[in-house]
Amino acid sequence: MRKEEDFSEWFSTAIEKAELRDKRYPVKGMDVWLPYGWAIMKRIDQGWREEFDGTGHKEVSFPLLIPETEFQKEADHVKGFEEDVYWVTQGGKNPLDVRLVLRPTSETAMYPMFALWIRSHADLPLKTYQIVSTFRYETKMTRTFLRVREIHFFESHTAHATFEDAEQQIQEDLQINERLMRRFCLPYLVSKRPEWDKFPGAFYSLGADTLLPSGRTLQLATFHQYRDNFSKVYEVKYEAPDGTHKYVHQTTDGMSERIVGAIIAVHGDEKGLVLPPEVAPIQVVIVPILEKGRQEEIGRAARELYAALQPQLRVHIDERDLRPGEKFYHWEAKGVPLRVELGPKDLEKQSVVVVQRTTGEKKSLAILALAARLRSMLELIQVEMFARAEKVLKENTFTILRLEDARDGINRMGWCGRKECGIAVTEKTGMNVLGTPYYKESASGKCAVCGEAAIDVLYAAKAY
RNA sequence: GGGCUCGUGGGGUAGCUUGGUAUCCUACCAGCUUGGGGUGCUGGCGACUCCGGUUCAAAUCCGGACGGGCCCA
Repeated sequence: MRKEEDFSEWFSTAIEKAELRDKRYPVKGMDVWLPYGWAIMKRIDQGWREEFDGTGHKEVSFPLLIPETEFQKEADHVKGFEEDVYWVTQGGKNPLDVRLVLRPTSETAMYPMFALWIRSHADLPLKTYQIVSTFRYETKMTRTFLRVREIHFFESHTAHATFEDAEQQIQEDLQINERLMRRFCLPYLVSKRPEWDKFPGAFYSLGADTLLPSGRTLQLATFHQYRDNFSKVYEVKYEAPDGTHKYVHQTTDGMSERIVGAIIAVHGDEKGLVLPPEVAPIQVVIVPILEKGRQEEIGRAARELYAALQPQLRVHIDERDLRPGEKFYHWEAKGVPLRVELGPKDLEKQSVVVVQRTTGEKKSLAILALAARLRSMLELIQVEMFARAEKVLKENTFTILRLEDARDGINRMGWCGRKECGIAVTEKTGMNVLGTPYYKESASGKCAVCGEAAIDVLYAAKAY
């Protein structure tokens, strides 16, 4: 099936065939992670950990439940989430005096503790992150990886002495994001979300969005500058060198399992997944071609090859009693970047046939020094996959002069800066306003909505 | 937020109008066979989402719940 023709159908079939998640679990929006899907998620988790550990963040893990009393302290925040949180109202048969919410995100769980941890400027900056499940009671149609009720969530939370320090943190987050998205081969656009659509409680919000083949965008990451909005409510203060007490400035950076969805959607093809080598749980699969009468000999050679490659690559050997062709389809559906075939013909030449998932290209390579050769192929694939996806993103970003010209993909237009015109974009076209470009672009011409002079550029797209 | 639609072995389906014996494909299991792109043969396992109603009798008709999917805003 072609993903461009019926993306929805293609997407669910690809997930099912690759055995990533089982959506038959009887709660809406909560799918079971299967071993292979979880292995991919863990690769991404590892990317998060490496990048945030490497920039001085400390991993923590907060409780799932938040007392209603804490949850309700920041007015905008509560307002933004009250419609879609789960409540724990009973313990056993007894109603709770203070109801508990299942965290939809962890600000209100963490910041009361930050208030205890932070005493002086010497405690700052405080840089933490956690990878946990969060819960949102979605009423709309749920969809594996893209809109779920239990979210596999990454959230970093930082506290700083000054607004400028917090701004510096946002810069670091953007750099981290760039490195991560290179790993995941996901091109993206950074926008400053419009005032009316920022994170509840934030001073401003940035979003990194990518484009899926359906012509809709998907948010990959968000970065929020909270200023002292939360610290004032949760009394997160520090003693400055001059002896005065000040509120901290805070930021967050959030990502989720949606990244898996984006990787599937952006790179997959009619055969199934195509995984970036950095993300692939299996980078190389060895398929022995067991000719009748020579099974023992070929099997042994394949196992020797496996042992030789294993220290340097994530490699798997498929020794199931199946026809080679069936194995080829199987591993292609799972998106394994490289397949190594070892059969009687290869054995004579002390070589193997290597097939590349992205292109289907086959070549015969010597067994000698094969690991190094495969590693360099994987590096090249990693770069090519990003470049190819980036090209698609650019080709589907359109500058339009009038709202009526909006099309599938990302629409870039002039904007007079007024909220009414921004809202009108959504009301007239059904598109979400992604925001204004974070990396400034010169605005010229007129507002695509009202026709008055444009003072900024506005990005809009149908979004997940 | 509003509207539409569907629920039958693990997956995909026929049967439902006109109530009575549940079809086929695929997957799975066993054996043999085969092995560089889904090998072939034989045998086997396995289902009417749930609750209530109507009826001698419900996959089929009615109501509700739960779950899936689509469209509009």
